Amino acid sequence: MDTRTALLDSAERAARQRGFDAFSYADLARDVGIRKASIHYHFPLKADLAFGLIERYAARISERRAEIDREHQTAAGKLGAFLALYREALAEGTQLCLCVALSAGRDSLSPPVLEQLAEFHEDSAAWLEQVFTAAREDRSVIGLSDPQDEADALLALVEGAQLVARAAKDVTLFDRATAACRTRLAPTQLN
Amino acid sequence: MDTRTALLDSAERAARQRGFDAFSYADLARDVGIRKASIHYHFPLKADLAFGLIERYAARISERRAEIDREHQTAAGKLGAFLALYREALAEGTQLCLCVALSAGRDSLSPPVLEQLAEFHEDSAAWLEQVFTAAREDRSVIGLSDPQDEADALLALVEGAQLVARAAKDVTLFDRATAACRTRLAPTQLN
DNA sequence: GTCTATAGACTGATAGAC
DNA sequence: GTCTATCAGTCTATAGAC
Repeated sequence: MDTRTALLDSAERAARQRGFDAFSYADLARDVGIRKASIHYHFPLKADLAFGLIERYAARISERRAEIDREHQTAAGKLGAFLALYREALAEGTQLCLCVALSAGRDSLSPPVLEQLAEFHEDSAAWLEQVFTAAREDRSVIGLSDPQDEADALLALVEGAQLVARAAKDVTLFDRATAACRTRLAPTQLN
Repeated sequence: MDTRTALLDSAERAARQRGFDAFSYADLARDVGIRKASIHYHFPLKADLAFGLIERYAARISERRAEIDREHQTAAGKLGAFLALYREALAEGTQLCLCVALSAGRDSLSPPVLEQLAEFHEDSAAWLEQVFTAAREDRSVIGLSDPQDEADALLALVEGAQLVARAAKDVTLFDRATAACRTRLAPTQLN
């Protein structure tokens, strides 16, 4: 595999497990099997690494959302898949999604990275709002309120659920925290 | 004021704004107006400082919950006050509550601190579960599902809402994320 | 592209005077 | 209790050989 990709993979794992500031080039070097000075060839500054991380992540998730749109017709189906995406990112309760991980330690991030992070967040919220708006039509979600409020609430819920589940090292906390939400989705559209 | 208290105040502010690992004894010393070596007299290890922080915080919040129980009779009133507590902790979108802040960087915390943090979280969940159970009787909250699920969901929601609101430096995101939740509370009991 | 070697800054923590 | 002085360890980042 490409060294750059190996570095991104290792850095993403570390950032999601322990935080972006909690791993060093020394950790990365050990993990990938090169010397730490060599990392600077691929990512001169650690800020470049952060940017590479969020850039790749945003592209990946954007693709996943398109996939969900293709595979699910109803709003309930899409929301179920969205929840599954965040649940899946938790692994066995050891990792946050990159977005939550970077948001948590945002004080040390460079402006371009913060910008990308904000943009990613807005994209997620906009997509969800659109899904909730569609839910008004297809009636696949019960108890609907304002689509924008619903979108912000669901995003906060999954991010918070990841946080508490990892804190307790217990994935089932994520499931309990999202249980009431899932019962609002029309049962035939859960997958 | 007591030096120890001044140190705890400064450390709490820093931890909630930037994370526990993102401030140093040097920062604290500058802020409080003593030399950094002197801090070690009050908190020999930084782990001792973390413990002092969470200990004081747990006691404070426990007292606040008792206050809420005294001042509000209905479940809806208590939940509204609970939401206000987390909203208030956000300040102007610059600070997380200490619980979220420490949870986010939990990898560097000592076992005793992790234990206290877990205990605090369980206490919060237990209190909420009790309130949601009471809501079944007084019917002040609409659309109730399982009390434990509701408790876990609300805790995840407020923690996630804090995270996204601070990330965007926009307190109103917290309000939007919790709007749908607030409409479930009987309107006469909002305060 | 990867290496050795090193710079320069900062970290938490300690010893010992006052 | 607070100070000065210092330690050993870490961090990101750079210079320059191969």
